[in-house]
Amino acid sequence: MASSTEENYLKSLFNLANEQGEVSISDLAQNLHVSMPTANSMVKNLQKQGWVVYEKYKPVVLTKEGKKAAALVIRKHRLTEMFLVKKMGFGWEEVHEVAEQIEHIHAPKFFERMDEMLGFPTIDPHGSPIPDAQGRMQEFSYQPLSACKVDQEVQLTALTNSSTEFLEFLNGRSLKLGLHLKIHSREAYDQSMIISYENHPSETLSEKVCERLLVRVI
Amino acid sequence: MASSTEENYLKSLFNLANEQGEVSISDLAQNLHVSMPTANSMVKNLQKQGWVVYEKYKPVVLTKEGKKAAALVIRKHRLTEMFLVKKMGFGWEEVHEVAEQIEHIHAPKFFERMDEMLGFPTIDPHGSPIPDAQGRMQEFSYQPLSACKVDQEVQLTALTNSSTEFLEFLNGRSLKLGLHLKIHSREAYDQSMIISYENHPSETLSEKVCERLLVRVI
DNA sequence: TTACATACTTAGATTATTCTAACAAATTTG
DNA sequence: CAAATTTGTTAGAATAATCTAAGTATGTAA
Repeated sequence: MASSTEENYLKSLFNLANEQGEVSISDLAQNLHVSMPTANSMVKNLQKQGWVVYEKYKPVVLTKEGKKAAALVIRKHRLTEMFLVKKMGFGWEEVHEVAEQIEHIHAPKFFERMDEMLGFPTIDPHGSPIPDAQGRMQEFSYQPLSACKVDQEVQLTALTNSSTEFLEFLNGRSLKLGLHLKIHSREAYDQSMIISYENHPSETLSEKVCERLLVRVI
Repeated sequence: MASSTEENYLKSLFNLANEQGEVSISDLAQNLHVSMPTANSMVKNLQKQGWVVYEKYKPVVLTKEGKKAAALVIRKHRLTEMFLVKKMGFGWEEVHEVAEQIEHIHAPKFFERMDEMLGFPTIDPHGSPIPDAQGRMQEFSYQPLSACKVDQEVQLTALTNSSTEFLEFLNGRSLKLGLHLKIHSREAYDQSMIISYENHPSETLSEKVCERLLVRVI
């Protein structure tokens, strides 16, 4: 069974591979805030346990078992986030730190009960998919708001970043998942966009923000 | 801030002191399933941090700060047990292992919300008191069933042991907290007792069991 | 294609938590 | 009280996870 530390490495490898394709030792080290030698030796350890394949100076690749183990940790994290929001009254900006800890609890029934109580959710409070109990994660094909055209109407469905700061920024503008957004214009100079939704007739969003908002065209 | 390991030592010291008065290194080692040298060196470490006072060959004594820290861990443990039983449908025999893990989570709001959702409970599912947010734990004066007299009527209010095996034994006889028990007789030879309650007109309980059932005379 | 920068590895050390072996103090018992 | 037993300590080592320093491989760029 993976230690909490090993689970964190597996999770990072899984997420980085999804975001970027190949994962280098330095990507991994940066992502986990550890030094490269630390990441290097942990990768060797993960390889001994059959969770990754690794050759010197090559990218780190998760094995099938490694992917499943990682997905099951991510499942626990996202179920926990959903539970905290839906059943315990947390805001979506408050759940990450707690879930980072609870994801390492070894108690199948605890997470099964969360799952049941939540009605077997498929996405977490930030729109990210929750892997199933077999570690299978469905792919959604959302596009960033930044890739949309002026005059399109879209629905906000997920985020690529769930940092507290970003979520508080969104809270400040009452931006929530499910909202219908209308794109009014895009500034050619800095790629900022002016959109409207609900009681907000005109909000300007920077490119940085638009890249982090994932939408589905209606 | 105490590590999970340190928290476990504090908790053991607190519980052992309540049960037995003085706590020796070997008591502590036995309780935590570690060797005496391990307990010895951890006690020195706890002393350096101001949680215990210790002199060679003398009993280990928690300081005021140590007691508070321990009580707050126990608070997290017992709130969690109550939450699992009352809000997540766990049986009282299933909660200990999960709570042993969750008690080490650092997330004040998580436990505050549990407390609120439970209506600020003062006892856990096994009748043990839940320390308050300042680490104060009220003392109840229950007596073991084994100390009661024949023909007395008592109410089952707590347990001195919450092992899965004992709880399953109680489940098998529908023994729950709050039940009114009538004591019919005591066998002089082995101190076993015959009692009745609810739909159970006659149950024989061994001395071992009677010592673990805490009751209040009605 | 040599040279530089970046990425990676190795070596060696540190901290937390644990162990066993060996010895010492304290307590119990004949 | 002396011997035996129990309890506790010290010393030394192991493992997991981390670091810094120093050297090596890879890839880019002049």
